[in-house]
Amino acid sequence: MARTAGSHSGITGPRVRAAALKLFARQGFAAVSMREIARDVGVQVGALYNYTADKQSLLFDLMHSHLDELLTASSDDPQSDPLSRLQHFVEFHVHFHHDRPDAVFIAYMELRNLSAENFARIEGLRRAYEDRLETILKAGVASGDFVVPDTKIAMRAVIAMLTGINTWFRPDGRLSLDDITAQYWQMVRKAVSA
Amino acid sequence: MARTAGSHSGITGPRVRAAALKLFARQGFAAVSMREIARDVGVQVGALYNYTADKQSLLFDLMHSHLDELLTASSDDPQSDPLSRLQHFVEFHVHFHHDRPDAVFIAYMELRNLSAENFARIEGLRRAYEDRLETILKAGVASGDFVVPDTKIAMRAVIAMLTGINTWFRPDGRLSLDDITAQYWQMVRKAVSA
DNA sequence: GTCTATATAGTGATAGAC
DNA sequence: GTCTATCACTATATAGAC
Repeated sequence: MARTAGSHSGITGPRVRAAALKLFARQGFAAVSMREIARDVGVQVGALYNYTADKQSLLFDLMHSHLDELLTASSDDPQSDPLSRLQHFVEFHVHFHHDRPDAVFIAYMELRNLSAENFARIEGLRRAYEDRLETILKAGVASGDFVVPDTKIAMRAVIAMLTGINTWFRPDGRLSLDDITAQYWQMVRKAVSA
Repeated sequence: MARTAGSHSGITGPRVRAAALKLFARQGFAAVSMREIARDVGVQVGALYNYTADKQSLLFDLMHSHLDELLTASSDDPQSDPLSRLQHFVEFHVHFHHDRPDAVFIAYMELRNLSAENFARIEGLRRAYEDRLETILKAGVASGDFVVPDTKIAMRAVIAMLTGINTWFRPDGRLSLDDITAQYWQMVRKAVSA
């Protein structure tokens, strides 16, 4: 099992992505240099270009795989009643976002560092996710379970409210994530009810 | 009214701040160079340092005056009933933030580019604003008008929901700001009611 | 696959002339 | 108050050795 000269590991690629994720989230895309990522991984800067065409592709890949994962992980059962579907969405959203704060942060904050084409792809994926919530809200309005004048507005309000948890939640805080999720669910439920 | 040699205008200071506000919001603090700000103002880079000690002070000043203005502009009448006070807060918040999207964006996105000391000052001002909303919620809980298990959680949910409007609102969109404000107010009202 | 070395350009900030 | 010139660094990305 021969190795080429400088190959010290078969997992440099994932480590590059992990380092970039951490550093972009902590300092912002523009404030992180390729040298800094290389130092974090433990290689020289030239080696990074075996794993990414350039710095912006690295950012795009991180955002893209985050949103891919979000769409894959989220589920909805159109046969259930709208209230149960909405509760499931709320609980899923909070926990999924809680589990990957760095990716969430980057996906919201670094959109302007994408090229126009990459931006359009990311926005398309985000819209697909948001559509799932709006579909639930529409079903609830149709069935009479929910009362909202505009499902798109309500969808945005709910998403912003839930995602905002990531900006202040601390695991050693006063309330557990489950307590917080329960309170948010009650607020969402009341906000869209009659 | 003599002028010193290169003085072409008495309002360079405000123009530096306006250019920095616009560029920081559009590209991010780290991605904007002092040369770029100077070009936007129409001076050479050296001249900027007559108006700011360094780049970070410029950012801090923008955030600080934004939050100062926010605290000055917001008002609350403790004699009114909690529901009216909450409605007033919601309408004020939405309109104030709508009117200055660049400053709002910077105040949320560029916190990590502040020194520890500057960060603490900005966070203190933000907390003071948030306390005003929490005070209203507490009054409503005490009077029985509102039912929320935790006023701090509810406060954060309301702030995130309202501030989120800035991320998607477009003046040429489907709904007017007043329509949107009315819908958000109904959702907030229901979310904190019994 | 990783290294070193380098090309080319840009960075924040300052000094001193006017 | 603004200019020009400059210092000392840092940036992304690539070439070619191993």
